[in-house]
Amino acid sequence: MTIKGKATSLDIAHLAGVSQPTVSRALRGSPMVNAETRERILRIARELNYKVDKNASSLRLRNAGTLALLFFEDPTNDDSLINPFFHSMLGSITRACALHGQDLLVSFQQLSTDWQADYEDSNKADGIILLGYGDYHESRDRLQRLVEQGTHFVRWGAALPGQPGVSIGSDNFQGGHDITTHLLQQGCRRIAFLGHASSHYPEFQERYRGHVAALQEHGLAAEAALQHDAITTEASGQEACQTLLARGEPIDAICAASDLIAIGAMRALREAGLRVPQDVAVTGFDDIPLAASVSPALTTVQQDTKQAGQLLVERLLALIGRQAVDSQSIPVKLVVRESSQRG
Amino acid sequence: MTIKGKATSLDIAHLAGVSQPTVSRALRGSPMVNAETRERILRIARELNYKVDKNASSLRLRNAGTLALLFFEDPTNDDSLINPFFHSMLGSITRACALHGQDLLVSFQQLSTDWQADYEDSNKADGIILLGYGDYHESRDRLQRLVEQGTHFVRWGAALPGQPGVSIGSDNFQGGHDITTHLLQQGCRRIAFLGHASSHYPEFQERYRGHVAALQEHGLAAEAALQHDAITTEASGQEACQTLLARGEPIDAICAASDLIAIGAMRALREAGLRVPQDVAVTGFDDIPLAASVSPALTTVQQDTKQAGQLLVERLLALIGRQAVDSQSIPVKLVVRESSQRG
DNA sequence: CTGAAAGCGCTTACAG
DNA sequence: CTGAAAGCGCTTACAG
Repeated sequence: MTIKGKATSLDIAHLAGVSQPTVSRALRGSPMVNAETRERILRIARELNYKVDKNASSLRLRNAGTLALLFFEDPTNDDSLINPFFHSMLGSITRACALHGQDLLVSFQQLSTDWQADYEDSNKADGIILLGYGDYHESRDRLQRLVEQGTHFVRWGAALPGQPGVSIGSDNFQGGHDITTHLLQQGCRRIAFLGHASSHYPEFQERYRGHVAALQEHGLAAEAALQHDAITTEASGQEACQTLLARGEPIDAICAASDLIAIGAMRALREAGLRVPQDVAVTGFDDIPLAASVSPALTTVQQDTKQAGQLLVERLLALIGRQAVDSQSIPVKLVVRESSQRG
Repeated sequence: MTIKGKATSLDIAHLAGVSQPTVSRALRGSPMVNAETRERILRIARELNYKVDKNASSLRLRNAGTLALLFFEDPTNDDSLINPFFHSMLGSITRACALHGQDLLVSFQQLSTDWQADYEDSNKADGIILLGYGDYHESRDRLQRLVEQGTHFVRWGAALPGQPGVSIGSDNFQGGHDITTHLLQQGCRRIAFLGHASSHYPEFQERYRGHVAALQEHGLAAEAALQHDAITTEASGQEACQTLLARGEPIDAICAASDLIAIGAMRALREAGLRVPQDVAVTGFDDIPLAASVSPALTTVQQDTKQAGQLLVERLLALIGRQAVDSQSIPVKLVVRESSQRG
């Protein structure tokens, strides 16, 4: 009680009349400690509000009980808000960490600069979760380097064969397929796809491939003129849609690669005096909270962020535990709302 | 290179032909190391991808270079999303931490359970940032305990006299005052206030006090029938508005204590066949991203999250550095959009 | 300018 | 069941 500063296990040892290692054993629940002694030690520890020094114990155990979340943004993204989808991922990752008794270090990165991925090198974290879309080609080398360095990491994103490391991602192909099929069932035939469709953005590319597959199943061919690049921001979606309309290409639906793109596109349609869904049906991807609030409410593909967070954390912990771990894709769910429902 | 596992400062010492302390001095930029020796050491460290072990150095320095963000939610809140306002705070806090070379531990808490505030006790963090609204009376005792334990912490929220610890918050009184004045200038006279107005929710209470002050300046008295409790969710705002309408109280404006409440209220108004702003003007508070996207766009009070994050981090670091630190309130800005503009 | 020594607080073989 | 000893990797007075 009269100890200055924080109590240590040695302080407790003195008060309990035992050696310091015995205190350590008692606190860690070792079975080879006399029950009475243990009780006495635990009581004193509680009275002193003693907490094991994590620096000392991590140093000794070579294990931090901490994971790091590296969130990186595309530098082409405007400074505004982060994709709300990732907020929901952050929430589920935090909860999954708590469930597994892990603490979570969070860091926002710029893709442009070198990733500050040395949390593990400095033993501050046992592994890293990578979150954020960007140019995949740019990040691939870095991922490769992480693998070579033996860094433990999992990333959120398309799980494609031959990728460096472990990826957890939604079944983007299925999502693109299902939502396009839905549009076709609504009678749409001139469906524009807004979003990058190159290997630089594998998630979007997979959604586009699913889109094309669905078209083909209905005997339709994908037209290059109906695909227009966009990144995941409202501004980009709005601009892409304006360009599309300016080209005069006749369309009856927009299949956007993300909800933010879709919402930007709806704004452009409104400005052009077109009604959603009567003149043009619109769909998104992600099911961010905004999707349900927007008017008309947005039909979209829901990603299972809860399962995603759990899988990311569990696989990372398995990796840290030296188990073999595979990439995995997570099923998605079509959510039909007003923006796609025609007569 | 042929060293198994991670390189240590001792490995570098061997390779550089110096003692381990010299390596430590060189890496920390001590001026009393020969320039050539320093260069050699730094080169070798780089080649080995050496990173100082933070557990060892924190243990020795008694300083973790890490802050913890405790985010707590009101248990009465539905499981849905977190108040988007806090996402923006999270972003600015993360950036401020990076700026000050601090790592950030993030943890979501339930108000109901005991705060897991022992990051500092375990020396994992040097101080704590508390973020989240809840019943202030419930948290007050816990804050008091933190102060008694000598925990370094700052909290986001109303900065009121006599509070335990340091608080950084918006000037809620001014915000409530300004937005009400704006409504009055638009000709509104029957203004309902949606949000708690008790000392259990000091931020809302301050907004309400500002609201009342503005009314009085215009020779109007606050009417109890025009205030209705609500917490910061759309659902709560919608319900509060429905109740209000059901009571048949004539109103020409709703001054909501937060954007989410306002958005819920707008939904209730729409369902009741009332037009915003023609029949009822609506205002919010926070300026979350949704506020600008919603239709009609929401007039609101913008909180300066960027400055807030900076202040929270800077004051906490000052506190850790044993400086005297005061609470502070941050100016807010009225943002006029469509939802309040009458003819 | 540099090295030998001590110590941060813990955990775990190793003896008893 | 318990203690004495060693060591995790670093930083910093203390000598030189």
